[in-house]
Amino acid sequence: MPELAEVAYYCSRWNSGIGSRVTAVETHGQTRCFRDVDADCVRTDLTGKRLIGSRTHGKRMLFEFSEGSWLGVHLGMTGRLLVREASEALEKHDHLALKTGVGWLVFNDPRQFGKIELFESDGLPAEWQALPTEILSKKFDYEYFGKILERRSRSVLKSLLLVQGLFPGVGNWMADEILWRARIRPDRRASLLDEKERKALFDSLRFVCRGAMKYVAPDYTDPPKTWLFRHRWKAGGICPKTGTILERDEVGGRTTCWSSAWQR
DNA sequence: ATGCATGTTACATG
DNA sequence: ACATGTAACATGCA
Repeated sequence: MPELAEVAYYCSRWNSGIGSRVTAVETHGQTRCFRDVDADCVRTDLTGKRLIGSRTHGKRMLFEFSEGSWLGVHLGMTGRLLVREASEALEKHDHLALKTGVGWLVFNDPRQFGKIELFESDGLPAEWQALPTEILSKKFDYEYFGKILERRSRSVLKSLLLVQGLFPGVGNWMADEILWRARIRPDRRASLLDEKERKALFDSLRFVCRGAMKYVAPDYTDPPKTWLFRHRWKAGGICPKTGTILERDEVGGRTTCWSSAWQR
């Protein structure tokens, strides 16, 4: 599930806990989600701290606590954040739960590809100061985008869009959506785009990121039927532009959906 | 039962 | 340094 806007949505699920003190921490410490940090450290460190705020960057989330503690969360493939009533029992895949005045702030992840991190730092942790330029930031302009295409000219576009160090937050459905809107086939190489196509891809990239944030981030509303999103999930879907059956195949190792009459 | 999944990383190979 | 392919991770769903 979680790409750029879904991550922003899940991050906001814990907003009600901002300002609250963590009175207890429960962990399933033996799970893979704690591969980079000891669960006991997380429990010890966060107990008694106050949640101050949160932010996202691409697919990452960061929660700031009092006294210089920062909790990093990556949702992997099936992770989510939610709040449970204080009286509610925790469930099987609730790997981390922070007890606060508004209930349990829960990180749940059946497949455990997600990850918990802990930083102790006076200001923003160093790891978070070194993250790539965000797509919707002012710095991510057409010139910056062009340099990426030049540097990675031999890349297949679908794969390139999934590189988090270049396009933070873009995941499988967004990459398909971006290429579809730009009318470019997913298996094309960056170097073979003409000027018009490069511009179309840049515009589409920003449009899809903005649209995702507009529709999905506030309350998980699906994008409109005019988007590929609503048609791409299983075989037999219809292209909203052409009315013909969408193609589905593997490109760069990921399931990819495109419209052969629409994209060139 | 079989195949597939909105993610990332390590490793081998070119 | 880049690119590609594969396996691995662990579980639920159709």
